[in-house]
Amino acid sequence: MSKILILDGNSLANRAFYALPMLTTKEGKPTNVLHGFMTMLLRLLAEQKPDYWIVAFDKTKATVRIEQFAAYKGNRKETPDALRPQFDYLKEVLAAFAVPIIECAGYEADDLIATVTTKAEERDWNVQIYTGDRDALQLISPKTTVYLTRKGISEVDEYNEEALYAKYQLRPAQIIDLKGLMGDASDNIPGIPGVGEKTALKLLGEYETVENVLAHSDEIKGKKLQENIRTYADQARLSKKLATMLHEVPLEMDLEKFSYRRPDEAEFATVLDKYTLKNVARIWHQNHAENLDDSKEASTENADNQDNPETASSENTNTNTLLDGWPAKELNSEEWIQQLDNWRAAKQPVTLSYKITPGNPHWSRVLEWGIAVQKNTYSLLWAEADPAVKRSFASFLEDSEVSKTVGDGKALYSVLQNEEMTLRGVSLDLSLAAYLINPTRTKFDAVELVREYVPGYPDFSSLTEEVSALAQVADRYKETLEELGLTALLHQVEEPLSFVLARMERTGIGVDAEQLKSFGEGLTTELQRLEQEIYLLAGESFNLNSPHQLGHVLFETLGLPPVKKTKTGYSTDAETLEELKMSHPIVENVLDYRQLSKLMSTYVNGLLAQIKEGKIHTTFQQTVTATGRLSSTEPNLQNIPIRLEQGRLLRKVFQAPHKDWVLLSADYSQIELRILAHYSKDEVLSESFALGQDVHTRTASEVFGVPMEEVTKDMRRKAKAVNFGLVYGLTEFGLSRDVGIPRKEAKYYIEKYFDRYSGVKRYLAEVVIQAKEEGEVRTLLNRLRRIPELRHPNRNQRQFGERIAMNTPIQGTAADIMKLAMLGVVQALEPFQADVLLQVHDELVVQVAPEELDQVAKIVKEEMENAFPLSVPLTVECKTGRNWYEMEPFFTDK
DNA sequence: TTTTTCACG
DNA sequence: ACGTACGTGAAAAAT
Repeated sequence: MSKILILDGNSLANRAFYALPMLTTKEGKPTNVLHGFMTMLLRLLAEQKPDYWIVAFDKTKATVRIEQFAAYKGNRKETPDALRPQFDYLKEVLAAFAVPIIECAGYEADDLIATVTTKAEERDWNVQIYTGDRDALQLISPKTTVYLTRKGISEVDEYNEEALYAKYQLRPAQIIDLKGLMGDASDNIPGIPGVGEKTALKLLGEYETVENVLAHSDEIKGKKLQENIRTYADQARLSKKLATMLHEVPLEMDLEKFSYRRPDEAEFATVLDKYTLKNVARIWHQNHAENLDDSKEASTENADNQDNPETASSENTNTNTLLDGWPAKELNSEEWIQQLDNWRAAKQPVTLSYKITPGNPHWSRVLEWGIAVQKNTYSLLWAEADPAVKRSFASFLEDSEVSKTVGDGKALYSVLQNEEMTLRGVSLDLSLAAYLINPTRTKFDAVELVREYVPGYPDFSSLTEEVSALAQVADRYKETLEELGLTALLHQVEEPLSFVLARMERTGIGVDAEQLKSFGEGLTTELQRLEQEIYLLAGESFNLNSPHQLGHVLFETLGLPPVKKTKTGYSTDAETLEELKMSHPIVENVLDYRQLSKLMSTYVNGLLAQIKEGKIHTTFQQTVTATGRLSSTEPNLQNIPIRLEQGRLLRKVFQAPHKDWVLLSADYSQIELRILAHYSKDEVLSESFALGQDVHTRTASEVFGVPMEEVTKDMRRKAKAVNFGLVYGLTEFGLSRDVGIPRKEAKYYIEKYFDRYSGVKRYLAEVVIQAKEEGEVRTLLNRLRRIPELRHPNRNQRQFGERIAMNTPIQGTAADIMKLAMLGVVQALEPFQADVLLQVHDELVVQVAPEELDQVAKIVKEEMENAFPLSVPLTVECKTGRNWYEMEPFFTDK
């Protein structure tokens, strides 16, 4: 059976353009699309060895569809200047490479692709379509597979009928129904208002087609939804039609012209040179180096290309990225015990996976273990396992001599604590590895971890398949970590910290439920009073919690002047309301109501729901933030009120979980500005810290040109705002808004600041330049964050990238230092009656037996201050009290 | 699910 | 002319 590859030229070129950095020839011609497209093309050639191939392009004339619907693609953006000429360059390169292209005035690439697919299927060929456009999924059939690009173009997801069904529960023909219902903003296909992907899939799951959904609109639940479906029925039918690819483009095409031909070397070399596509040339030559010297290729190939005609591609040096199937062995109880003993004796490295009861791992139980050892896998059903096997397995897990690769060590350790077991010897935590490699990724489940290195959707039908896949990608993670210089950070900081965090979570923090309830009762009374007052002043009652309804009352009924708009209507946030305070007495009441209702819903009710046996156990997320900070969820204990007194009172309910122990809080003073001083080596800023001055007062003194004794409160307030802004990537707008001063004045302060702190100015400029060159920034511990925004065609995005470049090394280094400090503190406190309970970015909360407070405070302070020496001193302030509200300064003597 | 708002460092 | 300070998580409404 012959194989044809169909590439969507426009879609892939667009993807390549936005995915890759701006590359140019020495004359300045943009070439990033050429690089991206040709690299992909050569890879497909080597891996797929097509018999036929074709690249389809749109022709820029009016298309047939515009006649159907005037707005179609109406809001599509103008092609960027750097992209437009590359289409012609690309066609030139393709011609030199003997790759056939098709285009047809009045039709889109989509329609050409559909037409070629139909003809190829008639000949019983195998069809592979490569595009970034999900519309193409409608072409899937037993003979046709669609490959969608994923983040950039270097990786694709394979969709056949099964994969499509697994992901969307749709048949290929239903893709157009999906578009008909949900529309497509990028093509200005309207669909039905209020129907997004979720709703559309639900409807199609029940009614199969657009027509059938419309016919049964009276059965559909949801008043608004039903109404919209009726109102926009015609629009849905039209949208479906627009999404349908045309299979009958009136174009003579002889499929034989699409056959693969080896290019003329000289012609190809000339054009590669013309556009300085060195990398493409290198790949070409590498793939076509004589196969004499590649002796390392010995993979268990299961591809079905026996009847491949002679193609130009020889065996390439790529390693096979497909997963090997490792056998799953069955063991009885005796064999398990024996096997576990053997592995321990041989110190055999293993990969572990597990299935647990659903929900928060804090309370979950283990259902099954999956273990991979030396290309074999084993499954252990935990509930029905023999007690002797369980004991043996527990010893195996806690044997630190046995190296373990795991998907998520913290969650595993958490669950194990429910089983009275522990975990030692974790030598690779794949989630943490993946996080360090890309701290902005969001998914860390096994499928996603494997997918990083295995194209397509790995589909694990058993735990043993999952664990074998994890084991097989582990080495790839190690290589990448090495390449990026992240190995030490992983093994010396993140992995050990994960166990510290798991223990903190398990210890929990004490919360007095009764006190919290009575606090809530007080709030309820006050909230009811405010609510009545507001309705009286408004002359009507409404849902005060609805920004929409509140906006209506304030700006329509009462006629207050609108200040700011959101994309859906009037803005009613605190900043807006502050400005309106003078206009109407209702505004102040609304502000008070907002503040109290926040306390009531998020804190009183939210926390009450989380109390278990007098304690709250948060989850610290270690793979969430882009900068390396931790985050805290279910509940978030890193945003307990403190700034306003009414909220701060809430802290009274937090106490040491251990009876009669007290809380100790230790927080870094100005850690981010100290890091800025360290990085910038600025003389004034460094001196300020070396002398132990109040840094905001010193800044005010410099900016306003007065001695420190003459700095007023207002000057200090403004200088403090400048210092805050610096860390975020100072802007005039931000400073003026925060301090409530005109832009002009903000600009003046910034200029003055940079006059006096020229080292800071130089550093911030340099960090941006370097970030632009390298596309990434690093922290002091080498933590990495890539900043693709710096190369984004949109200027706002680029400026956002610049602020990230200024902020991340600072915020991230602060996070690094705190993590090191936590490891030091926990280790140093081992002999004491004390536990670390919480981390709030620059603060640690510890519980301690009162008689050991002196010693413990001293240790915590010293460990934190000396966690990582900077060119300026780090200082830590300790406070102590019976709860998190009544904290009094605590001085340790040296 | 998305939007708005607001709590923290 | 536009849309801006950096990093988070949760609740409620509207869809």
